[in-house]
Amino acid sequence: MLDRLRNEAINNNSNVKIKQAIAVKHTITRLYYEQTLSNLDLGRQLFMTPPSVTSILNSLIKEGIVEMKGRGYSNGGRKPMLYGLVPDFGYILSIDMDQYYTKMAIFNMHNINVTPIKTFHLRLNNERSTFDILVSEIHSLIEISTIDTSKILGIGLSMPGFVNTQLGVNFTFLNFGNEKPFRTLIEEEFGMPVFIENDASVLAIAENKFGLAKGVKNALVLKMSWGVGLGLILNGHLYRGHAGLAGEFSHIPIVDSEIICSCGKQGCLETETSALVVAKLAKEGIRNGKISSLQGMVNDDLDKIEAEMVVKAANMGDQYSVQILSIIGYKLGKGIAILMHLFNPELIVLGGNMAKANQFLTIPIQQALNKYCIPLIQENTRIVVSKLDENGGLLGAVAMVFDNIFVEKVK
Amino acid sequence: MLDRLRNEAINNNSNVKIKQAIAVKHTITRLYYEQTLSNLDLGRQLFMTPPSVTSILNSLIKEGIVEMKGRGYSNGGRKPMLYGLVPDFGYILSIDMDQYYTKMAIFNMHNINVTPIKTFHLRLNNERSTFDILVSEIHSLIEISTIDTSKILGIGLSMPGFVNTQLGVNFTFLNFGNEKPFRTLIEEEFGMPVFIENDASVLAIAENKFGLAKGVKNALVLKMSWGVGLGLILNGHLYRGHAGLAGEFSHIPIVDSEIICSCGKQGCLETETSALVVAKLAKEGIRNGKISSLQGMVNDDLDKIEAEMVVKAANMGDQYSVQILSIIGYKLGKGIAILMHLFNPELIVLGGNMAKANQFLTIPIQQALNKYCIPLIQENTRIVVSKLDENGGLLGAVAMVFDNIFVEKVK
DNA sequence: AATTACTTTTAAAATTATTTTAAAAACTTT
DNA sequence: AAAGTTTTTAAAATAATTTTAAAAGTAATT
Repeated sequence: MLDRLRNEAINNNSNVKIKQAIAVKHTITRLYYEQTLSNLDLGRQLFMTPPSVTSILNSLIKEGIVEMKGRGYSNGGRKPMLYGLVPDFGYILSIDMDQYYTKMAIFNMHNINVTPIKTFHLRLNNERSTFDILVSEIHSLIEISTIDTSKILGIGLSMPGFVNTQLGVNFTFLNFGNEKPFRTLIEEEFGMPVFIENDASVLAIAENKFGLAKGVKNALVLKMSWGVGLGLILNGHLYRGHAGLAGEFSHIPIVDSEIICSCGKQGCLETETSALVVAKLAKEGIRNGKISSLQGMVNDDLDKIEAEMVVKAANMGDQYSVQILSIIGYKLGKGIAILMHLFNPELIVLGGNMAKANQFLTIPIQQALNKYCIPLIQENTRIVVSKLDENGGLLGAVAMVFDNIFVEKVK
Repeated sequence: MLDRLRNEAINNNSNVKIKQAIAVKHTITRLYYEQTLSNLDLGRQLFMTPPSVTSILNSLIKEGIVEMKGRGYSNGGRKPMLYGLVPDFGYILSIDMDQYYTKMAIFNMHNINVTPIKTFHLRLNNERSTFDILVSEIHSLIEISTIDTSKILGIGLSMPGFVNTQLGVNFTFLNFGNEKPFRTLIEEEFGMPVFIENDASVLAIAENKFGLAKGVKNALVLKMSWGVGLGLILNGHLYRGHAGLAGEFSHIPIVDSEIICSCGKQGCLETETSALVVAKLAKEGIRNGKISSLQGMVNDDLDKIEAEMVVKAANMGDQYSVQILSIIGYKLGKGIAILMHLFNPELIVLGGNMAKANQFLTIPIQQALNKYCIPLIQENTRIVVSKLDENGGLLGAVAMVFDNIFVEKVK
């Protein structure tokens, strides 16, 4: 069964078998996302009668994929039997990379990590040695987990950069010329399906499945860290665009300045709103005589100032830090106004490590929206700060793998 | 059958009946969009075996919905029987409104108008009398068509303004306070389903079904006329946003100027790129001494200059008009660069009456993209000028009604 | 504590739908 | 004209789903 699902060999089978396979996948998916469901619950969701659901559940129980989870609530009548996934019928290996650090862990079908979350320094670039380190770290993670490779459903990789999920290529990082796509290299190394996705998109998946945007049809998720990434949930699905490059919010040309962006262009939003800019503004300001508790935090070695410190200082009452965040927030708000006019989302989730600035960003953002947004559009959109912790990316990558195997395939 | 489809009373029926109904709708939809298909073609598209398709087709033939259309091509073997919709099994009444003129006609199931296309002056506003005129014009159209009301599947309305399709409300026009939504008023008047949609979205549907964006998964359609409307086809479907307000490209804040936009804000793209601005620039320039053949076209009565004349003059070689369009195009291009970064579309279609400016707009747009767009994104997007004629809106509204009845319901 | 009413679950029968099989029909190519 | 293809249909076989009815389990009521 597992092999069948993993290799997806439903090729020249009959239509009926395809439909049955779909029903089975639906069942597993519902149980994965809602933990436990009764026979009737499943029937309602999948348009099946109780006997049909029973037959699917029984075969899944026989195969060790589903188990009974005790009885649920009833308001007068027999209590329904609840069914759930057997937590270790399969595992997903999740990897969350940023420019400097990589995190990874193996998760079971209850979304619980069965290995510790392993973090290590890894500078993302296009060198083969970086790839080799990544591979050996994955190998060692699998080894210490003592999980049989055949039980790992797939590997999910969240990465910054221009990622084309379908091709399995990251054009920005770990791109070694014209040979096989990055994803294929990993797939051949480990003999299991691999899915890569842009980090902001993964965060959007995480919010849409487990966070504040759970079940929301149209949501934008901003990942505010080195740059500003944008993940899009539109019509209930992740939106990737034609070549997987949608959501390049960081580089929309809306700034009137001479600064050249890392992408080579002028006028990118990123030149005025990223974490790098926060740190830069703080350094410059203090050098020009501004008073701030940041000085003390770095023992007057201003080069050590980082954006996260500014956020921390603001949260501790440092007025100059508040002021910097306010400037950044207002500029970001102007960018968000553009997003709201184009996407008219129900919800915007602010995520990434800069989101800890909370009201120091949200208030100036709202001020900018008051100025730049058509009221009718503004009224229809809520802006919230993510409640997912720093492992949101890992969770999102897990869900991404699950969806690729059980819901809708990209590749 | 028709009544069943129109009233969609598939409520407490069994799952099997629902699935059958879906197969029937799918069949009708494929025949609608592809004119004729063989038994095997349909089977391939709908995952059904020949006997299953036969039984559906036979019942549809018996009900007068489908008919045989002769035999198709075969490269060695029996020629397949082609099936198509009976053109007059149902009709759709389509209305395309802009700020000043309204067009309407009744179309059969082959997308051919069975009445002449009727155009009349109607200034869009929020007065009840405007509504009354619209209603009486629809009545008279139905009357001269001599079509039985029960054979009209529905009415499709394309309108400028902030349209919420689900609620059936246009917040900008024909909005009479707190009573019933506009759509309901029309529905009650004519006793048939009514669907309203923003004009740019309708144009996007038209391009996606019949135009250059046919079958394209991710396409943006710009309607360049009084303002600049944006219709979005994302993941193969029209994207409306949470409250139906997505695509407000006209009012994104990216301009540094003091001009107050019609929406009340400053800095809207519309203040620098709409047809109104084209006319304004032309008038101002000529008053300040620019030489142009436009002067002759209006007998020196500069107030009569309209954007369409500038386009015409440019097409006839007038250098000043070319220059104006070039300025507008470049600014529009900067806005399009933003769209490309956010949506990463496969295709951008330039439509609306200003699209006749063709290369006078596309060349400066490309210049702007060269400057403002990340090459990787630019490489993946084609920009083309619409080939639909001035009745594209009517066609789009027809397809919108069809899709609402046979494919996916919005309301 | 027993009864009633209600919900969930299962098993068997009945129904219905789909696929398979095989043959016939229609056509092209050799 | 014969051989080979493709489409189409009809009948038989198979498989799935629903219906029906009964059983099991629980809460509320008497």
